[in-house]
Amino acid sequence: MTTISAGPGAGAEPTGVRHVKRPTPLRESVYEALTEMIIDGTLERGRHLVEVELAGMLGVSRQPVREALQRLNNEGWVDLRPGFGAMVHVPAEDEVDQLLAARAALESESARLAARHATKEDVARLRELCKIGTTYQESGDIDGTVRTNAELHSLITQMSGNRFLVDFAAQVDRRVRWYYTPVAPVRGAASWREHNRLVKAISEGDEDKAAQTMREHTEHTRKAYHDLQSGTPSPEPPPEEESPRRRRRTTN
Amino acid sequence: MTTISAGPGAGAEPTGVRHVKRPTPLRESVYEALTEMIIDGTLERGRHLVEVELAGMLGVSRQPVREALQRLNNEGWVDLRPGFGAMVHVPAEDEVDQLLAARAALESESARLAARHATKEDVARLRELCKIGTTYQESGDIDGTVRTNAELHSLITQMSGNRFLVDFAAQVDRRVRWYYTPVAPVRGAASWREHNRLVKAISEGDEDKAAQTMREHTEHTRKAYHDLQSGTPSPEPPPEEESPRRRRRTTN
DNA sequence: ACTTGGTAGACTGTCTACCAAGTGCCATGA
DNA sequence: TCATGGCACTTGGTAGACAGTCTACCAAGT
Repeated sequence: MTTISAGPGAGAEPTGVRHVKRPTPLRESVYEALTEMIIDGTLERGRHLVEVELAGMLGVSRQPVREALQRLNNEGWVDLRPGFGAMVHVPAEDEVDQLLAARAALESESARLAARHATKEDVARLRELCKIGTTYQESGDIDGTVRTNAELHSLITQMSGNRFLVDFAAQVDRRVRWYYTPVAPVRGAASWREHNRLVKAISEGDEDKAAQTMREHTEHTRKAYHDLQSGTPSPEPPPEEESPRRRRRTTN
Repeated sequence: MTTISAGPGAGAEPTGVRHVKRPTPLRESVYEALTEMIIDGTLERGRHLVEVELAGMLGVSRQPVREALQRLNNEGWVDLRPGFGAMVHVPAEDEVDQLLAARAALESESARLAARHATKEDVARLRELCKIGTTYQESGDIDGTVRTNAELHSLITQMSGNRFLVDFAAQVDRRVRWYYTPVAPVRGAASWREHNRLVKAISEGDEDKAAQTMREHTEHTRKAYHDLQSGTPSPEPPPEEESPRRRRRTTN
């Protein structure tokens, strides 16, 4: 997230300058709460969000809610219509494609830099995450799988040491996590085999291979999503934005 | 001093939905005003921004200022410290490097997609910008050069057709424009020769070449910045980063 | 001289109340 | 059936208040 490490001076202290517990602003908590509610489907796509309603729901006043909504708007989670309110964003047809294309660029570069800077501990942690993810995947725990997937990607970007890549990729990944859940079971095992190859490339410090593997990995994900949506004759008719109340979210 | 004017957006809207006279929210105008003031140095790096002060300065109330400041914080223009306020961000030593590395990834991919989707009109506009930029550069108009440079890069990302790349690259480019100005005169002519090669690759639809050229271009910029900072004893007296322990604040 | 403790001022974070203007919806009427 | 007018709702923005916190400064103690 936003880093406060000032120290423009020559000698920034890399060793633990651990700041003690700083009380989080309410708007931050509201922001977190809302994204979580959007991701887990509590706030369905297209739903009209009213400030006072959310404020009451969360036990705060309008102000923090407004500020959180504006941030959500800036990051594309909701669409703010002046004078009417916020609607939970409804992803466009090609949006996932674009999102994953952006992710490919960001994370491929991250993987390259991660391979360049990887430490022993990093690699160990990567291997651990791969193992955990594979276990989740085999046991059919979709939620755990998606979460671990996000953690793995997040760690790799952090290993790049580039705060901009970290920030952007974090935003993208969070969005992907939102859209991606229905795809996860389809990708399944293949995804984690690719993760393993990726980690191997990073551990060997092979930058090109890491970047390439990450790009292919994301590309496969993109294709999987595409196939799922067009290819599979799923009995699901295109969501005609009708009666969002009809049925509850299927569990996937 | 500076007053918010509901001024005409400098943004060119090529074609499409023309929203009839949508009065821009104040927070938006405030945001624009503040970024501009940060870029042109009216608000110096490290300066403490006080909400009521800015509010008075811009002729609005605290709320729009707060909202603008929070957005500026999210995008890295200022650092918001809880309970204290906002300080204009002071770029760290390695920050420009990281910024340009991120730009390389984003714009290289954009250039690839731009080459894929380029239309005749796009290419014509690109050529025009190259010409304008070169003219500015030769006439020594730094500000115009930097602005045209930004426009060219912006157009290329827009040609990618990927809204995420557009968004991220826009953020990065604006930051680059902030840091970059002192570098512009050094890069000079070489930069625009590279632009020409880049446009050529795009016009030929050569994706790989476009991506590669863009990457090298950004890389050269990065190197130029680096050299300028370490090698050349620039006539710029370093802001010294003197600790404010002694004196509170200069007059103003 | 150096640390400790206290004090005062400044600023943010949040809440409340209020008003103007814009938006969507619905009933009315042709 | 379809346009019109009106109404309720929601945001955008303003003002004021208050607690908590951060900073600087000063005084007393060691």
